Amino acid sequence: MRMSDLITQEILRMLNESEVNTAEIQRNEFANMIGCVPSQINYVLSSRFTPEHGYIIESRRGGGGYIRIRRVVLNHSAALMHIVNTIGDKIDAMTTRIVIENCLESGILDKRTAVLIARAVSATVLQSVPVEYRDGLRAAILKQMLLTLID
Amino acid sequence: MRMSDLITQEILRMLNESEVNTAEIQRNEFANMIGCVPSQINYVLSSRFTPEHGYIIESRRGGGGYIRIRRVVLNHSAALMHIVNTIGDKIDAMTTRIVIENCLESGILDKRTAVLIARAVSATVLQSVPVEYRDGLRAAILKQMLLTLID
DNA sequence: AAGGTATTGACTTTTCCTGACTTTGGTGTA
DNA sequence: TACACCAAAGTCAGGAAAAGTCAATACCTT
Repeated sequence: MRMSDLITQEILRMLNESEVNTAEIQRNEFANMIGCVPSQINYVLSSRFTPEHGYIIESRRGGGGYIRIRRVVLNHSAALMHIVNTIGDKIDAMTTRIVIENCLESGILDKRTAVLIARAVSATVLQSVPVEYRDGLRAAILKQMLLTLID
Repeated sequence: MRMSDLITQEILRMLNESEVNTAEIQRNEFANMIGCVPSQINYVLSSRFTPEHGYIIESRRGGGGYIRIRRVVLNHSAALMHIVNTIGDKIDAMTTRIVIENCLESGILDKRTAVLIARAVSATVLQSVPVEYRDGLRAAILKQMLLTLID
């Protein structure tokens, strides 16, 4: 079995054991326990515990640092998950507007949240970055924000 | 638990107990009580009780010296306005985190909104854009979002 | 063989902790 | 009053403990 699979498996085990769908590890200690180099933990996290997969990562460096992996569970808004998955790597302004409006109409988002998200991906914001990055950035922001609404 | 967290916690406890949002300590005595070196108190104060965080520190040396930590509470819109104004064209990840946490602590943002904003400017999102644009982008997103909260 | 997926390790950045040294304020004494 | 001395708090640089990044290499799959 590959190292990556082992790491993945262990994290999943921890998540399943947790009441709150959260696994907290110390990178070095964990790597040591598994028997791999620390940086491989990052590899696994960034390849298999991404927002698209339904996970959120938080971490802190320095003495007593940690990595926290949170699994966002699908409730009635499996719809959100579905939306996130259909977004892909890029999304243009028009499609974004449609996505947000649909969410609003179907009651997935309340007005206030919708406005907040719309602002985050507004032209004003996107202008701080060259054209070629905008669609990718919009997708990233949108996905990340929609995911936080799943609990 | 880290020493710094312990110190932070104790100061917050004192602040919460105070009618006037003020905690007054004697550095050596306090350090002794907690069980750390005195200078660590300074470290904690300068990393977690800054004006950015919404605190004001006053102190006096010499015999009978003291350190006074004051928590300042502002009107929400005014506070938001002030924060937005201080942000400037660029902002790094750490400062951003501090700003958001401060808003949360002082009740300017509720937990949900804070998380939403934090995700919008998260590393995951910013990675979709080359390093040199990140600080500018972060500032733009943050300001836009905070502005929508002003009524 | 090509192209994706894994693995590694060297280097960077952030956070925390400590101790030696400096500065400031108060008090007592010639 | 002037000076000495003690009792605080402040500063700073160094080191340790973590996590992050990245590019080179190895390993699969088709």
